[in-house]
Amino acid sequence: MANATIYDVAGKAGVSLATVSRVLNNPDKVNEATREKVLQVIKELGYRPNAIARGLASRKSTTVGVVLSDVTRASTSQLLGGIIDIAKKYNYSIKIFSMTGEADIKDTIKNIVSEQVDGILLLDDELDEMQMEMVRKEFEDANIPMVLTNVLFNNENIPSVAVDYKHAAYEITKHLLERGKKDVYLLSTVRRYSVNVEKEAGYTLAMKEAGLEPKIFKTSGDLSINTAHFLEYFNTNPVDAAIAVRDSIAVSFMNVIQGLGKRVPEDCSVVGFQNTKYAMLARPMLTCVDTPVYDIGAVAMRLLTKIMKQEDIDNTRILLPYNIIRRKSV
Amino acid sequence: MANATIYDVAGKAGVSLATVSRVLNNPDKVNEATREKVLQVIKELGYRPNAIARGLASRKSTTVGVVLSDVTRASTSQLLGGIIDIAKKYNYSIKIFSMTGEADIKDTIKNIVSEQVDGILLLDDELDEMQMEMVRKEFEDANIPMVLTNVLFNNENIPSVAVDYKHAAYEITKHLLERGKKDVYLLSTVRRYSVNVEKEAGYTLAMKEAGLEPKIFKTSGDLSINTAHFLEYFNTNPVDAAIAVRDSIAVSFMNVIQGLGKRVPEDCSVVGFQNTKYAMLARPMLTCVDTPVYDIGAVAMRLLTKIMKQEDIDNTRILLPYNIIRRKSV
DNA sequence: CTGAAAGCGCTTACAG
DNA sequence: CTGAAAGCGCTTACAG
Repeated sequence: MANATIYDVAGKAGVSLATVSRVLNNPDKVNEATREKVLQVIKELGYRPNAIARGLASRKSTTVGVVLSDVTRASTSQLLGGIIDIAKKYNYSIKIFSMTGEADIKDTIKNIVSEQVDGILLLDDELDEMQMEMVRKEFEDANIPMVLTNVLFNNENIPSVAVDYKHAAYEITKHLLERGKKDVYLLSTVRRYSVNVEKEAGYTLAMKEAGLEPKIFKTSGDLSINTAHFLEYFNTNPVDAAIAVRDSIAVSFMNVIQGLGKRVPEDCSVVGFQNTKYAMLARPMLTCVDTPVYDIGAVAMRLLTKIMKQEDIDNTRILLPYNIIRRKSV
Repeated sequence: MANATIYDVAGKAGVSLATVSRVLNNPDKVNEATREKVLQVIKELGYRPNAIARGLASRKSTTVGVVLSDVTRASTSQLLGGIIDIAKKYNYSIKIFSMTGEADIKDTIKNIVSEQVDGILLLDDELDEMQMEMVRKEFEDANIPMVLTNVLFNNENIPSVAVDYKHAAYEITKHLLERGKKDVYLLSTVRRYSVNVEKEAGYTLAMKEAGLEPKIFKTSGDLSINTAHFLEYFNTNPVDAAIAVRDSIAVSFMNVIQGLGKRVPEDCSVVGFQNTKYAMLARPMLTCVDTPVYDIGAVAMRLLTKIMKQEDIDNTRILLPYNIIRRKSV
């Protein structure tokens, strides 16, 4: 059984296809009796408008493009969770596009544009300033609105939703310093993620204010690599507190340090970021900055719907509140 | 700058739009000189065919629908990773659809059908047999091929890619039994996931073969809930081995049992499933069944491309090999 | 309030 | 090898 088209509905209801289209898109512009009849036929036939045809005719696909670099990261899937839920609520479809480091960015974007999405949620946090600027320009030229989703970029004109990572790192660093910690490390990533750049800035500020030299240890997100890396370095270098840019890195560090015979938190405090299951599953349970990643996705999607509908928006640069969860590792 | 259309290209190249379309879709059917010229203009104009218009005219959207229940699960995001990579390779777009428990399944599927995807990857593992049958029928009626992706369903006609979870559970249970364990539990989920039903079957078989009563403990995937649940039950009931259907549940159990003063593995062995970061981050490190979840996604996507292109396929029911990783918890 | 007609940007037989 | 024309299934001014 092939799917019913708008012609089938129009024929069976004894009206023109324009009328069927109207009951779907501008129901109040059609007489109630006709509307009822058409609705009835639609139901009988199980008719659903072909989204592609509708998209072509109306020049709106009701589809949002989500651009990401790595779905398997805990933060990405949380963001997606929020995006999917809100998109469903507002009847938007979502298409996934992955940016792979090697590929030509311009080419990738041209491809996304050709897919006719109505808006873009940019989750790819690994682009540098120049690349970000290119992305911005391409979508602007194509007239496709974009909101940065848990991505920081120094351009006030681009709508974005994130957390004030700089301040969070600053606050947690100060907190450790006030407890008398001296050898406070920031465990960050070798790869450049804009959110981590912010954390580094906040940490650095707090350290400098205290007259201490910032010690940023950059390592891999890969467990076996960072384990070896930590083991080698912290075997000889003193450390009495560490803030990791991700929970999993914090737990990995904690395991290493404990293997080296140090007690957590007595000899060394450990703090993570995001408040994932890793934090709860670790022993001792990890103190961390709880960042509302799911909400960031949800709010970003909501913001994008407003922009696409050209609604008035008071603030297009949203920072969601974070929360420091005190557990046993500090 | 509005995007160039096929008319712009045709005009500038001095050919008809049919010819432009041909150089894009059947390049060998057009004379080399004309082809070169058209290609040149396409490049100059940065022309990309409008995917929506192409979809309508050709009745192929080159888009695959991924149907899932919860993106934030580690297995879902791994599957997605494999799917996205292979989809990109074969130039398919992917659209995400979430099935929420409450909503009308038929309605959800009608909606997916109206979105004109060329194929479906079903990742939603929480449907019961009746619901699965309904899903199958709806997509069949709409003539949209579907492949079950890490979902088990007792119908040989539906293409699927998974792991032999039943055998894996059987094997690991036997392994524990051979080591003299008596009170061997399976830690499963209250919610019904088809993959877990398989694990329960394999475990049960091994226990019965050994003349032992199967002990399946069903709990929540939520950490705080299962922790309390474990604590209450295992405080009084003997256990010397536990196999959890997920790594995170295994680690949660391990934490509880250790909190109760038992040593792992001396007093109680613990085994997980999937080999996620949770397993590596746990202390002791978790022994588990390594299931190639990323590969399941990749292979399923590849299989679907073959089906969509009507290629010959020798096997549409693929079971990928698993691997038991021995670490310190057994 | 309703219908006839043009058009969205492509693909695809059909002629030549 | 190439072009004119119909058609994919809708939406949207324009009349009436």
